[in-house]
Amino acid sequence: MTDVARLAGVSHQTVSRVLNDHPNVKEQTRIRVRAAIAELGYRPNRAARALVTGRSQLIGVVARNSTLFGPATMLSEFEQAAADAGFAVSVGSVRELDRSSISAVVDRHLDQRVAGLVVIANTASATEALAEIPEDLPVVFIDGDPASGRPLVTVDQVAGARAATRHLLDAGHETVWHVSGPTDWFDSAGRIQGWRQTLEEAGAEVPPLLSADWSAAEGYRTGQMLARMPEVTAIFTANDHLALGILRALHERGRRVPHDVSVVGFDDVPEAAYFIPPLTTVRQAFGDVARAALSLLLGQMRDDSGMADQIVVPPQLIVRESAPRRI
Amino acid sequence: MTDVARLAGVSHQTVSRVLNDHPNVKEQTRIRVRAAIAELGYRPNRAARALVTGRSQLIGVVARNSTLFGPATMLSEFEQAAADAGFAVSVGSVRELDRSSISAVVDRHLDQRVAGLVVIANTASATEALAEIPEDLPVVFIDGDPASGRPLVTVDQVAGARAATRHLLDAGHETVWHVSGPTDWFDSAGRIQGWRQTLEEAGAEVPPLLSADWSAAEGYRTGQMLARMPEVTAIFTANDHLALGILRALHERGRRVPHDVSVVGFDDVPEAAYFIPPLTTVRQAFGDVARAALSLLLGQMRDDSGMADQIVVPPQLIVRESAPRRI
DNA sequence: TTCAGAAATGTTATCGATCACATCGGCTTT
DNA sequence: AAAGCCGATGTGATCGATAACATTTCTGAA
Repeated sequence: MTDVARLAGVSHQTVSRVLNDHPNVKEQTRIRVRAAIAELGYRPNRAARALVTGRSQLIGVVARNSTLFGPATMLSEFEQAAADAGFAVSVGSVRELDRSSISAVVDRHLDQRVAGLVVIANTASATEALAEIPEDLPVVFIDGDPASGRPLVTVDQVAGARAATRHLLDAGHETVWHVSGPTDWFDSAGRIQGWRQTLEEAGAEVPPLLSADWSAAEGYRTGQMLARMPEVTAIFTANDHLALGILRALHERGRRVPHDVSVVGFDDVPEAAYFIPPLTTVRQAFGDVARAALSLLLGQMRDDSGMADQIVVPPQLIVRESAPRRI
Repeated sequence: MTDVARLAGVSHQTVSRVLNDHPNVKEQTRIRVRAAIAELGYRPNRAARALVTGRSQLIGVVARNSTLFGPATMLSEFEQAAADAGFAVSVGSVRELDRSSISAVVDRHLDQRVAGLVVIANTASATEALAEIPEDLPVVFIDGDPASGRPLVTVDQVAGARAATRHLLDAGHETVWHVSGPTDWFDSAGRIQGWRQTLEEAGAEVPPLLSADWSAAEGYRTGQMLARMPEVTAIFTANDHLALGILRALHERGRRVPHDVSVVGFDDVPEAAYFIPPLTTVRQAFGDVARAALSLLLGQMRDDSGMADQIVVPPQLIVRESAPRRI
């Protein structure tokens, strides 16, 4: 930095001002400094900046160690958005979203003096751990508890589930069975709620809730049971992998999709269009969620208090053969 | 830190020594300092340390922005391994692995003064960009060019492809068709090589190579073509998603799997066991790769020159119904 | 013309750690 | 008993940026 200052014939402070886009720098000086920076290939030392400002150009993400489509996509999209805004992203995965693991990861991030934190908090246990986070650190939750009052971005799970259930009822089914994800996930809870509400509003009978983890394996096991029940003609599953397992179970038992049973998934993984048959599902705009989360975070950093602090992204029903409009 | 020093009745330097496990500290002093640290809840400022040492406790990862199963899993596993070793991981995704994008990401990481770099370099274009990386920065490639001479960890793609092809030949097929991934990927190249070698060694005819991207969509398109060719009885695809698309195309054309056509995939995604029919595939131990990469990196940081610098992880054939041992 | 006030720039202190070197006992060696 | 050395600890400089304040230069109104 001193070298740059010398070459441009100014003080190091002026260089710092140019770097930080301070208003009070003459245009001509600014240009001279920029030229010197370019000529010397100078790049500011972020550690030094972090030391004095107490804040780095780093955003910490707390996420469950997971290769599930949703969380993985979210992370990737967020990283991209952050990079475009000039921030690096430090990932801290935890095996479980319990309080002590989260606390450990948050501590690691605080050590790094992250400028903000994004918590992908798909279960209630994650919300409890927010006590660990200092008040003055910008935080955004993705997928957390809307009731927490903290800044939060989610996909509207209830609306997605309603659209899926509605679609099946409209197609002529008397009722719709639901295979949910783990019940401690907010996503699952929202989807269950949307499903139940829609059935109740339509005056349809609400079948018993079947819950599973998110895997194709459990979808298959649940599917084996459902396949033996002739009264089951419409199934809404909480994600596409569950649907895959169910499709296979139905296939093995000779129940044709969609002729005998219609199936709707959730997520729209890239492969969903190539399931047998192609899967009707609910697409979540993870990219939009990631960008919204980033903008909330940047808003907090700027202390932009007029900003909305909860953003809900609408999902979209994608109709394919596994559940056509009319049976 | 000054507070800790005062409370423990020593100088700040001694506190620093305790923190860094210097040998020349009396046991008794060490205990006193540790107690003071615990009492005050003191945590060292990493930015300050990074400033003076010129190196942070941060490992940079350069990866293509991707939700492909392989890269996503690799990233997640690596993050976990690094966290266990006390390192944070900063992810830098690029949309394309071309030289200028990589260079930009590497620059961002250098700004952060990362202690080491992991490049998930699945295409040749990534290897070219290594010129951007300073000589003295520890670097490990995952999936790069084995001929580069740089420290590198890969799954043995050739062996995996050989096992898959061999399996199909042993089951009685005259030859095996291959749908590869993009040919500029090292993974693809290795799989093609293993496939071709095995056929040649067995004296089998080598059918024309079909190449695709990694998606189920292209698998489907390729599958529609293959399904019309009665001489095709065995297909080895470069990943499981391609296989999924092919399974669907075969299904639509009424060609039964494995009765008419056997299919083998690659990756063993968690859903592979629930495809229709369950997919025979080659499992890659991503966790092992990630841990190996980390240990190579830590070795370089310690300047442990006696260390092996290329590690090849063997894959494993998982036999399921889509390609049983005997047809 | 003068002078207040703003704009542009410079000077020095500071963040919190490590590094290099200085100091001080105690122990071995002759 | 003196010299020499080593282990334990302390002192002050340093990394590279920004913050706070000081100073100079410019602008426009009285």
